[in-house]
Amino acid sequence: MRDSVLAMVAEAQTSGWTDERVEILKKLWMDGLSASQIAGELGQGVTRNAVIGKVHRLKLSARAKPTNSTPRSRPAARTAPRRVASPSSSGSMGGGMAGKQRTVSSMRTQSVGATALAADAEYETERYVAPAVQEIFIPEDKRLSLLQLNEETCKWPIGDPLTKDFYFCGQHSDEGKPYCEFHSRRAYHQIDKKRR
DNA sequence: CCCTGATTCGC
DNA sequence: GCGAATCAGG
Repeated sequence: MRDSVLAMVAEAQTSGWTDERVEILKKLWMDGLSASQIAGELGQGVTRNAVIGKVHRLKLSARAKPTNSTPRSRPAARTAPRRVASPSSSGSMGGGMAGKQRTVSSMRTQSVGATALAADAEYETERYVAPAVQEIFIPEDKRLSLLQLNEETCKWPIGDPLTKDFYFCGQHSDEGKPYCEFHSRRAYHQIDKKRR
């Protein structure tokens, strides 16, 4: 009997959300920190998904919703078997899925580094910044006009469309991708959202 | 590619 | 209740 008690005590903090942790979670979440940041703050054993899951269970998803009733697109009840408990020897892997295991460390690394930056009690008018995109030089013989674009050319616009200096990158782009590797990253990724 | 939160469902 | 896997959007 003694053993069971010891076991309970020892295992009490394995993966349980204590009141303390929940409080931290609430505070940070309400403070505007992202799930990954909160996860990194809580500890190595907590993942981003864990945080999000807990947040939802606590009925906390509304962080900044003053008087806005946004129903959030509800994809309805999607019944797609994402994971089967019984392997049942299915030899075919499907081909479409690229088997890739994501490492937790990658997320953790960047999460820990960026802490405490939720201070945004100021409203700054977003101003259109000049497209500082010309970090790459395209030789004239490589420049393409609109009509010269095809499935394999980078469609990143360069210059002012109203000027004759306007042209498209035109470098080779991978199949299915609208931009070349260089511009592909600039399309999205982390657009500096910190200024001033 | 990176990131974000949202959702589902086996455990 | 928990959270990994997955989805969907930027």
